[in-house]
Amino acid sequence: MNRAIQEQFEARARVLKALAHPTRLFIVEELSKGERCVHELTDQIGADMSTVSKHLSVLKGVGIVRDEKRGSQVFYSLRMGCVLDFFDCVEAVIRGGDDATCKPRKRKVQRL
Amino acid sequence: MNRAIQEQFEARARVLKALAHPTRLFIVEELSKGERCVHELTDQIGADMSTVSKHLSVLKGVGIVRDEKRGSQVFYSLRMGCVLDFFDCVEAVIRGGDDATCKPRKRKVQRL
DNA sequence: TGGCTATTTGGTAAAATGGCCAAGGGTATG
DNA sequence: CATACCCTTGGCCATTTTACCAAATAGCCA
Repeated sequence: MNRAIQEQFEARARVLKALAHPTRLFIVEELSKGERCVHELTDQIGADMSTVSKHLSVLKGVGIVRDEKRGSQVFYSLRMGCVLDFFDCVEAVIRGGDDATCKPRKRKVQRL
Repeated sequence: MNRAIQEQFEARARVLKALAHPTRLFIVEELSKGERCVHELTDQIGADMSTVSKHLSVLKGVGIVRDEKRGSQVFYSLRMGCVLDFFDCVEAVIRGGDDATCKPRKRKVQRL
């Protein structure tokens, strides 16, 4: 496998890896409803705030979320809403249905 | 976070985690062109066959691929082609473009 | 300034992951 | 039957990931 191709798959894997954690998936879903500060997310998740902060930094690292500091709080929002489209397919995989059970949700392309 | 919800995000994470590896992404892309036996994939990947076999077993474990033994060979094929849809969005994330740069590919829902 | 809230960063221990080698079980072939 | 091939599994080690605590940083307000 040639080097450039290899690098491309590694880049893809980095993005998927960033999503491949229950807490981070929860964060993505939550942010799809609107921006949230670290404190709010921490309350819902019930882990240490430092843990949540690190999860957010992983998502930010690959460009899935964006942060904005306002006052003493940092608000996170979804930058790539397209990742939400994964969920229908993922659910279909979980159900073990065939490919046809994966109906893409109607997505309005929205600037977040 | 309630227990059932928690479990749902864990299930989703298991599927994404199965995809979150360069070699496994390569396998998925390769299988999208048609079934392949372990030997063929091993040649292309250039790793030990046992390593490739384990990657295939991870993909099979979550239901993304299917295996079929014929003679002394085992042929793997893509069971959930919908995962291919992820790639456009993932590429958009890599490019760092905004959401709109993620154009869903025209996908024909095909029974594999 | 001092104290309080909000968040990130560093350290560390436990668990999970990934890769290779070796061994084992089928299957074809001579 | 013996041998060669195809594939999977188990063992082992190195690396990565994750979570918590503690400490550091930054903004707010009295």
